[in-house]
Amino acid sequence: MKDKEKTTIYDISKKLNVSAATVSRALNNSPKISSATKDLILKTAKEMNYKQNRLAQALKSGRTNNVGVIVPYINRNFFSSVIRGIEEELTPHGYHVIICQTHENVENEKKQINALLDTQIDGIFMSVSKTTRQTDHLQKILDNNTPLVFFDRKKEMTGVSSVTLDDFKGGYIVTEHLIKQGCKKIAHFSGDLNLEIYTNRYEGYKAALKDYDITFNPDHVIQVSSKIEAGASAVEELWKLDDCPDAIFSAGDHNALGAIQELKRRKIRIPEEVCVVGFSNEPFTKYMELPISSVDQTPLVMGQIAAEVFLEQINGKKSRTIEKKVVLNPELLIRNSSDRKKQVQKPVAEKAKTSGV
Amino acid sequence: MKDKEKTTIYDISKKLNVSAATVSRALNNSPKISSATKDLILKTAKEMNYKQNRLAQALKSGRTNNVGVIVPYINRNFFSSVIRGIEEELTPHGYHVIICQTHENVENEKKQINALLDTQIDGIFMSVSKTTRQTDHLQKILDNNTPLVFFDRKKEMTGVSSVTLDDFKGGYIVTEHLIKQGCKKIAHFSGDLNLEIYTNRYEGYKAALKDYDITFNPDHVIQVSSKIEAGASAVEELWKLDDCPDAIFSAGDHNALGAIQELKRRKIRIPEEVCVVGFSNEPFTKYMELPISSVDQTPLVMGQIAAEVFLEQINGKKSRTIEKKVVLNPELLIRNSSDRKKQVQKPVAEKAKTSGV
DNA sequence: TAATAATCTGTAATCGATTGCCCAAAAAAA
DNA sequence: TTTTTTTGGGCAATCGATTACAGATTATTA
Repeated sequence: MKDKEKTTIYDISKKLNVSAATVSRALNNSPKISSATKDLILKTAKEMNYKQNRLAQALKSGRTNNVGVIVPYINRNFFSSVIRGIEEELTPHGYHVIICQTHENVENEKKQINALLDTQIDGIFMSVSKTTRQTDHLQKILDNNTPLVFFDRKKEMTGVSSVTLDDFKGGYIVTEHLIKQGCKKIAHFSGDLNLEIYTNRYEGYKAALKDYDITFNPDHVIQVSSKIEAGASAVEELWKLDDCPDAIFSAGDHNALGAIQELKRRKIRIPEEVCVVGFSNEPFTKYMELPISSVDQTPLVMGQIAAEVFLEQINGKKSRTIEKKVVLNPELLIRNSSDRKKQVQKPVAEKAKTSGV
Repeated sequence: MKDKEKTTIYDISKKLNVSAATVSRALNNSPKISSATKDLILKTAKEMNYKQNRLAQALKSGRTNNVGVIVPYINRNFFSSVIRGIEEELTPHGYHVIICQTHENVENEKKQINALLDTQIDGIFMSVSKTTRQTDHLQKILDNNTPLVFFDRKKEMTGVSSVTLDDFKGGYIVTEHLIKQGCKKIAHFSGDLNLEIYTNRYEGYKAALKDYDITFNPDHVIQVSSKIEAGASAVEELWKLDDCPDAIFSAGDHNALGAIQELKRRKIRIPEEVCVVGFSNEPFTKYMELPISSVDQTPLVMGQIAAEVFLEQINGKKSRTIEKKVVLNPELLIRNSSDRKKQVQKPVAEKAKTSGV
């Protein structure tokens, strides 16, 4: 077992007195090789513990069978779940996934893209960072003839497929749910409006208010970072107003958590006085003593579909650029933080909606 | 920008009427090339938008600049943080990280290893799965002359470096802490004892009991899976005993959470009647209404050190096998779930011990 | 039996970059 | 001026696998 030297097709060809071409063909199960020699070669290859050199193959074919995934953070349940979805779908096809994080910083995003492009990746999946405005660096990917698929956070670019959530609908159903709980003064914590996902959630919220004839109050909309503390201070701010909200729809779970902590500190009862709903269905929302309602984004499915879209693109006619926009359905998980009706009953064991853990 | 064809050193050599060798040398800043031609070539390369082909390079050098990381799950804060640590350390050295998950299944582990080995990785970082007993498949990595570094969960193998936590100490300090809170009947939820980390935590627990003259009660030790529910049912089981515990040291945070939920359901006050401490410092432990004490494993540092160990190994004498065992210090974060003294005061803002989020 | 078709297998170029070895030309020394 | 040394750069092999094209057998058909 101490054979440092890997066996190559040449070693096999020498041993069997055939040409390397024959060996290569046999290993690739070419119909041009008689089954007799094929068997012999396969057998010898196994004996000699032959492993094909993917590099040589890649060099010849121009394909590496590696794809890159670029996300803001890897240790966010949502993103790691999407990645898992991509992997599950792509691994059976022989692909490996290289993961990069931007930490929400465009400069990192550029670096990562360059690094991936020169490692000769076969495709890139990405969720753009908050600070991404220009798309020049993204265009470079396309100029390089590398397929690009956006998921969740996208930019408008021709020729790029995307898999996203219907965030408008997400915002709408949350708001509608809150209205049906009897809430009339619904505040909204929005994320960075540079990102479509947040503008869409915001628009959904406004649309629902309008449909139910509730006056939109701009004072009740606060733009927050995705930190827990930001949720708490947003509550402080809101409760300085003459007209305090009776519900909070937060575009992120962490803010919702911070808000709840602050509300509790102020002895405000949830959901009796104020209902709270988050977004993303991060695992902790379910674990809390007061479980937090949230919108599930089916990250696993999002990843799988992104992978499928990529495969289609790879296998399709190379000449034509087909772009495909898949929009997934959000699912509102109503938990105690916003469920006034259920309060009397003992909480029912929730059906596991695994998007992680 | 629509040049499908990537420019190669040959393109440059043709344009400048020099040989490809010269171009290659110039690009690699070889001293054999005059600075005049070097400048010219560099300039032309930039103009022609030359990108070196990593595959060709890799084929020639036998190195891919890719490393693999194998973990049970990617969407566990602990693991994703370790990965982040590895990346941060390795990216500046030009490496890319390929991530694989085993879902705690040896068979997947074997597949992933094979896949990585035949993509010609330069090294493998791994945390073995619960179900890994034999080490044959791991030995294959070494036979393949690929550096292997264990982190957190390791197997005893000669020639393999590892970066782990001092789990014995972790178990000890938790137990000691509980004893100092006045607890005398400390239960222990252990993980799969096939893994060293859990036996070590267990041993640390027993050692502390012994040092403080507390009789070890085997009935108070329960082996649980890492699910939340497992923590709850363990409590049920323990509270059937005549002699109920007054503290729980859980080897995992999820079980600790489950235990707390069940204790609350039984109206048992925490920490007054029962203290609870978890292990891993998962983000949610800090967020809970009743924050859970836990042991931080400094995953980011663990990843960085693992990467350093790898780099040393790569750059060292290839002939000698040096194995290095780094053991990190656990840090107990005392929170309300086990802090009887602090109960009267207002909780002090905790210093951010970022291991994620 | 001869001609044609079908079936295997080999030759050599190719994918880009690297590098040991050799050879000019220029500079330095004699 | 001649010899030696230095400097700068080219040639060609190499990393391993793939594949178009050609050539050699064997089988089939006329």
